[in-house]
Amino acid sequence: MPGLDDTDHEILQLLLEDARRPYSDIAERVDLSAPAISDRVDRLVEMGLIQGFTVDVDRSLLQAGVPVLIEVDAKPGRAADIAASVSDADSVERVYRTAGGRVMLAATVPQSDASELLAEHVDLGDVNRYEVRMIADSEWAVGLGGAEFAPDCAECGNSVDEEGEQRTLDGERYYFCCGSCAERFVDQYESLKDGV
Amino acid sequence: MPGLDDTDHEILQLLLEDARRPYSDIAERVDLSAPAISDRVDRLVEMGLIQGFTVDVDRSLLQAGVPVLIEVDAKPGRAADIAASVSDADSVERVYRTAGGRVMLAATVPQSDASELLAEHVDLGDVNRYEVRMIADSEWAVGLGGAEFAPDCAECGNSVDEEGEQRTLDGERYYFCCGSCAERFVDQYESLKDGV
DNA sequence: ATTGAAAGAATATATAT
DNA sequence: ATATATATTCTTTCAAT
Repeated sequence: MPGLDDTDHEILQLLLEDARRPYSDIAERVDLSAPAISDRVDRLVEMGLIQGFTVDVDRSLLQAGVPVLIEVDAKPGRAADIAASVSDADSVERVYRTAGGRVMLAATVPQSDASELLAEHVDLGDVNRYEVRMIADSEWAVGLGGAEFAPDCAECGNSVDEEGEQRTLDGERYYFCCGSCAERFVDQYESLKDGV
Repeated sequence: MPGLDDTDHEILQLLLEDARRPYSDIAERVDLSAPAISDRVDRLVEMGLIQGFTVDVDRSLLQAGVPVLIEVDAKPGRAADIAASVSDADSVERVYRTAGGRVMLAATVPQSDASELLAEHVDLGDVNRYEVRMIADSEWAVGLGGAEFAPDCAECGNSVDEEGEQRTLDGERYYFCCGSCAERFVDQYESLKDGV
């Protein structure tokens, strides 16, 4: 199990601040060569820590309206469907599905008309109740702190330490707390796949 | 007031998918030259539509624990402070402050112990009540849809159309629905600044 | 917005620590 | 295993149109 050293943290932090920063610039700041940065970034992507490079779009400029947080209390078993269908809406920026059958959306809706957004994208028969609140302010963390690389075991959910293992299945990387969890997971994964 | 054409939309969409994609690659896809892409991206940044280039970090791999949504019901007037102080916590990924004195956090906390996170970063005397819910699934929109560039007037809040105006104050760009709103805003801005 | 030239950055390979 | 130096390739930027 590869951990993260201080340099990895610095690289991550620098990329969080500006993902188009040249590797040579990063290299200089962390006292390494550009190829070394390239290798490390590749590794961070491989590890699944960097999920992608993206652009921070101010959606409030794109969609006339006010930013709101909508909390949807779904009927039993309907939350996943609601989360999936609502995320197709152009005005929806982020979707969280939580335990207890609730779905929280951050969206920008015209003159605080959230009901229309829901009516268009979800079956209101699936909804018990919903609540809309205007967002006054939102921000996202650009800091990482001294966080450790600490994935959860894909099989049992325990945290993975130095003795952990990893497997790559269909391009996705999975982490495990021990060899037996890894094997159990892989077996299950493959039998599921054979079934298809 | 400059609008967005289809090409701008495509560029934005391509950058959302991969912000490190070379401009030459984008150029090919939208049938333009690389320098043209560079100019347009610069304009999108100037407009404030692109707020920055960043990296999508899987924080659940960095912080041992489970992802949760924490809803904090703040005492009157304390929400802004809570939002500010809590966003310093390493485990907090996103903070929304909504009308009605509530703060919603997306965070990753060790063995669903959210109270510790709050206790460490906010004065619990400021809090009426809070609720923690495990996040089962979360995703963010990578699509833009056919959204129009539709900023709200910085002065009156109405939507800004073709006849709108824009001013740049201390490097920040502001949009207005009409000239008088722009003037009022600038006057107020400057008198506030003089006061300091 | 394009072209073409020049500067600059990323990667592959071989090599050294 | 991990970093480096160099060479090659690919990108971006700048000027002129």
